[in-house]
Amino acid sequence: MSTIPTATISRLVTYLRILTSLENQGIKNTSSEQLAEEAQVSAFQVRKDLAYFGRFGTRGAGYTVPTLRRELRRILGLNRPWNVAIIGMGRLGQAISDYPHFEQYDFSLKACFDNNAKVIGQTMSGHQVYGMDALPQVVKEKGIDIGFLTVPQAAAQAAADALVAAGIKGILNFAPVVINVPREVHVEPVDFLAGLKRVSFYIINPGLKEELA
Amino acid sequence: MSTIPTATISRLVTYLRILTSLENQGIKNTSSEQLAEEAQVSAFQVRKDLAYFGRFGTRGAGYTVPTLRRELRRILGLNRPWNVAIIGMGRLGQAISDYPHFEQYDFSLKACFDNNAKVIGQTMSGHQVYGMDALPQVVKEKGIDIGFLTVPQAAAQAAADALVAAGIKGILNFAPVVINVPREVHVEPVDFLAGLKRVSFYIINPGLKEELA
DNA sequence: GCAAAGGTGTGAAATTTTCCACAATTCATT
DNA sequence: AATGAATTGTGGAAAATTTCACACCTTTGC
Ligand SMILES: NC(=O)c1ccc[n+]([C@@H]2O[C@H](COP(=O)([O-])OP(=O)(O)OC[C@H]3O[C@@H](n4cnc5c(N)ncnc54)[C@H](O)[C@@H]3O)[C@@H](O)[C@H]2O)c1
Ligand SMILES: NC(=O)c1ccc[n+]([C@@H]2O[C@H](COP(=O)([O-])OP(=O)(O)OC[C@H]3O[C@@H](n4cnc5c(N)ncnc54)[C@H](O)[C@@H]3O)[C@@H](O)[C@H]2O)c1
Repeated sequence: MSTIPTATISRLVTYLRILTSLENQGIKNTSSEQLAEEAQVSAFQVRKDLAYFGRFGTRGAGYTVPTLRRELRRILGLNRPWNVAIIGMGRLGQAISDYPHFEQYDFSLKACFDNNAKVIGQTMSGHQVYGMDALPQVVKEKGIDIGFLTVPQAAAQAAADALVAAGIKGILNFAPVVINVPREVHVEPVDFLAGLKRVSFYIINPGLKEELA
Repeated sequence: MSTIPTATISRLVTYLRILTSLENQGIKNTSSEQLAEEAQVSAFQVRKDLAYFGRFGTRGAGYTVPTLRRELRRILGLNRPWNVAIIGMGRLGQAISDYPHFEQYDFSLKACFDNNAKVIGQTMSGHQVYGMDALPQVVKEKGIDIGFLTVPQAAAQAAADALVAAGIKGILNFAPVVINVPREVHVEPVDFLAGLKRVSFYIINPGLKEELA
């Protein structure tokens, strides 16, 4: 249990999504084989990924969809409420604040921040926009855990510093830049420009595509 | 040279971004040490990543910023024009079509598609919206290489199939689902909900954070 | 022109991650 | 109750990736 591959965590998220879809279809049982096929990995991989956290199936029988789903939610910490805030209410920040699927799990958008006087105080998608100076207090009062960083690249590090100082625990970084934070804060990049460039590379290097059964 | 780690490609994108920033600051020379620090990896890693593709530095002296930048652009295929299309002109599709930084490299948005009669024929951010039935012809006529998939999860596989049938070479998949495409088409997921769930996991498991010098 | 300092490129070791074979267990059928 | 088919959990092999040490080159200072 000392160390778990990052890729395993990404795959657990995928398995959970598949289980949710199976549950919505009323399917009660599944197998590593079925999960593997839908997640496009090997069945060995599915079982190994789960084995990092315990035993969730029955030999010979497979997995029970609701049970495994509940376990994965617990493992990923999705069985508890998370309060999030958006920093940077430009185009992307607004699009995200409008996005309904948040509450699917227990994420709730609790506050929006910007440093532009023109938007501070306005209401966007039902949320009042705070100035950056209110960040420490609002984060504390509303118990905000996670920040969505949707400011321009040039402002990203400063805004991240402010989030860290306010005591935030995790950051979803949409800005195309590597930000520097203390060890105890977890940053997940969500970088579509980087993805676009990787697509470019793999198109001109078709030989380097990973194999798949 | 037979196989290059996926992570290496992601890091090359980061190095390129750093080099661009250094060039904008008028800095002419750099080192694996400096790139490593800004990219938050080890200097060994930087040199090994570059070594997959050739020798770009001078021993004892380091790297010349414009030279290495040019080489990385070439390696990543960013020294040529790419034509892209957006499939799904909802909130996210519109936000992206508005985004100016595309043309920074040679990506140009050539067409937008949707299957909703209410938006087909409209102009959004200066682009006419086509129906999905026009996809094969438009992709061919405009030489579209890459598709941004911004349709709802439930429509993602069908839309991806249509893109593949039209002869697209790469897909940036913004929908929170694993899509199935033939080997020769490269898909990059851009999945902020997955990122959010990973943040959740790492917040409740602070011991599992990767080390860094 | 020599020595010292700085810094790349790379083969090999170490580590991490994936792959696999198979023992163990369950379920269905007779 | 016994047999056969199905499917998990896991130790260890294999493969992939990262880390490292160091030979080798360049520049600077004296
Ligand atoms: N628009 C897109 O489609 C898109 C897609 C992916 C990623 N991104 C990235 O997301 C980020 C935001 O993009 P955008 O298009 O929404 O930009 P935008 O310019 O529309 O919005 C940025 C917002 O951040 C605010 N801001 C600037 N500095 C700030 C600071 N120091 N503190 C707080 N707020 C600050 C601005 O007032 C503005 O409201 C950029 O880094 C961009 O690269 C954008
Ligand atoms: N809105 C966000 O902030 C956000 C952020 C990240 C990811 N996403 C993901 O991006 C996708 C789109 O999100 P959105 O919020 O823009 O949704 P949306 O409902 O606003 O837009 C979806 C668009 O796709 C079109 N569409 C539906 N089926 C189609 C089909 N078969 N072919 C072509 N077009 C079709 C619809 O007409 C609509 O215009 C979703 O998968 C969502 O999960 C959204």
